[in-house]
Amino acid sequence: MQRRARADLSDVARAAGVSRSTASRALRGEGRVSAETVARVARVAADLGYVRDLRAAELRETAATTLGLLVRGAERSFYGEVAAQVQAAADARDIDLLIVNGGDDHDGQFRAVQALLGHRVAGMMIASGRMSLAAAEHAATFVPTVLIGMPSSHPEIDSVAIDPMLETQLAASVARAGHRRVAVTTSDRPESTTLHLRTARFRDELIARGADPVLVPGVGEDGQEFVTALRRAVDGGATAVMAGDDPTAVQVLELLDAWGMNCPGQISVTGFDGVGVYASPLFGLTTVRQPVEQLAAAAMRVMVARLGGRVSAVSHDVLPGELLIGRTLGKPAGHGD
Amino acid sequence: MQRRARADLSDVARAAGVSRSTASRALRGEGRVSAETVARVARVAADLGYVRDLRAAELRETAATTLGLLVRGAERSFYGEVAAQVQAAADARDIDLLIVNGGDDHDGQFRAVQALLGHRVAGMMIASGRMSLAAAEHAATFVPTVLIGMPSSHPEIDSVAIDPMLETQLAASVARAGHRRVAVTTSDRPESTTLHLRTARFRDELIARGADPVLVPGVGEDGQEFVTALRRAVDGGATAVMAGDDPTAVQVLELLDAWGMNCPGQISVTGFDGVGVYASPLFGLTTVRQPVEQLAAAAMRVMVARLGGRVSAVSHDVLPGELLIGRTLGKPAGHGD
DNA sequence: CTGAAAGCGCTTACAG
DNA sequence: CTGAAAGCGCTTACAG
Repeated sequence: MQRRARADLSDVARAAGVSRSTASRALRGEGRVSAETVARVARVAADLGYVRDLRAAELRETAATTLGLLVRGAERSFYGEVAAQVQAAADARDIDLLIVNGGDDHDGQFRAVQALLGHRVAGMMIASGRMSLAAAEHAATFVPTVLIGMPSSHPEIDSVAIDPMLETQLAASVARAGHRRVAVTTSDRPESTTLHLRTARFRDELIARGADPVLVPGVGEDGQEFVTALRRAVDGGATAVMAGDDPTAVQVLELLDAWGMNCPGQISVTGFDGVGVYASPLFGLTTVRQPVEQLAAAAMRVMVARLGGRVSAVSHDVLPGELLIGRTLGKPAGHGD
Repeated sequence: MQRRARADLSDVARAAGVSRSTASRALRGEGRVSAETVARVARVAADLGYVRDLRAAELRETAATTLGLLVRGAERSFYGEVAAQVQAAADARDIDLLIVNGGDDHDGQFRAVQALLGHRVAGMMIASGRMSLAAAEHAATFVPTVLIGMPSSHPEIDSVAIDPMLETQLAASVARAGHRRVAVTTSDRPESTTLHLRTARFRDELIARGADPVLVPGVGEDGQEFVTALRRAVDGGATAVMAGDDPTAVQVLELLDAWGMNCPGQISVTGFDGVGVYASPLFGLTTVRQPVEQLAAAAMRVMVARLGGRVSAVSHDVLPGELLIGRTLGKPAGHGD
């Protein structure tokens, strides 16, 4: 394809018959430039297909203006939705946003953080249930950082997440349905912060209500560990499975199906996130709907305030979510109505 | 939070007792620098928490090295998966990738393209079924551009997409099941290129097999048009609905459910994409699985070759997909076995 | 209202 | 193997 010769500011200035300083100011509507000059420069720039070099501009500007978003895995609908909503929030404020899809392991996340830092983003938003705290802290060492969707009480890093009461309420619903032995999915990976906190919340509430949680490890790994552990829990009498997120819940439903077990007839299943198709009545999944749009907007608000220097105390925003009781939660088999 | 004073190359050079030129070369393993110097500079850089300013580096370098990816909407699982896979392909080659989530309308897409151009990406990959051709051509005017997942025969822009034969085969399966009156979803938006081509493929094959396609417009819009049009098609005797993608297929399934119609008992439904949960046996959706990982890898291959100047002819890669026949496709009601 | 000069943080010939 | 200087494309005091 015939590529266009790239016009730079000097080309524009020359064609408009002004200095580079004036062209720069005219293009940005900065300083006092005559309306006539502004119009002429703008026209010439458009004619030449001039695209401002953001790298050079930000390099020279005092304050960086681009924001970075690190998402754990856009292929998971929750994170994909977060990416879309954060972008929408940025667009609404006319803020330049760069997204990087982070790796699963510590190294991958570190690389992603470094990449964003390398582009000198003014601030970083991180959405990953599996963020190694070290990587997040590394980011925060350099620029304002806000964690999205990851419950945190970090003394120095802002966060925006769903109210953990929703986790408690979901567990309470399971217990109230009469389930006593409840499988709860978990991970052996220390960096699965969100999942660990969620699992702990589920357990605490189940125990508080006299139920007996059984941990099912290995979730999210490729191996057979999870399948084996789930099977053992089910054979051991679990009548409900609380998954840490919707994709896992679906995986559980598939396994139960393969094992010829009926949900919720024999076993109940719950998820978490309630984003996109997972909230469809076709699934009838019992889950919690995360307020992704609000999370994104709040994160952007916190970031902008932080960059503006208008806040000092670390903020941990907590937003309401919605409990979705679907068909996959029933009473345990043999439980009298 | 206590932010770290940002160290630049001069700081590193000073601390290591060498010139900036040497520090730069040592850090990049470029030119001949003594092993001892390399080690010392590397250690000092790590101690200082030095992060190379990619903006400045690329500004000076002859060839840009960052690639850009524009996805239409990461909240849709197909595009989220594309983002994740392209990132994986970039990581594997140690290429810096910047992702922007594009808007739905022409202006939004144009802005997204401009943002990426502003960051002076060396090349741009675009994954959007709703890309306005003008925006893609604008990108291609400046940098090598490759379209992902969007069938194209553009004379000047590279593309990588699934073999359109899969669309034909899917329509053939519907016709072979005995359906004569078949609803096919469509859009009024001229920029929905992928959908329009797909719809046309479906129609052509249905007609070739003696069936009677009925267009159902308004898909993807917020209004009631789609719902009304679908209802009319169903009342008009359609015994199958071919949706342009899986999310639409699920929407159709939900509507049929709400109308008390059984699938596939009364009406069959097909989708397209087969990514993530949509391919789950729980849905049993009849669809086509797009080879997203291969699409991403192929796109990266084309881009790298193009940037290396090793290709001249425009390439339109076509990759095989997989037909997934699920429960949602059955014979029309009253059709004798 | 406009322009000449300096400088953001790097890399790259050019000398040595 | 190493360093001094120029320059990538911008913006920003500083003068006028």
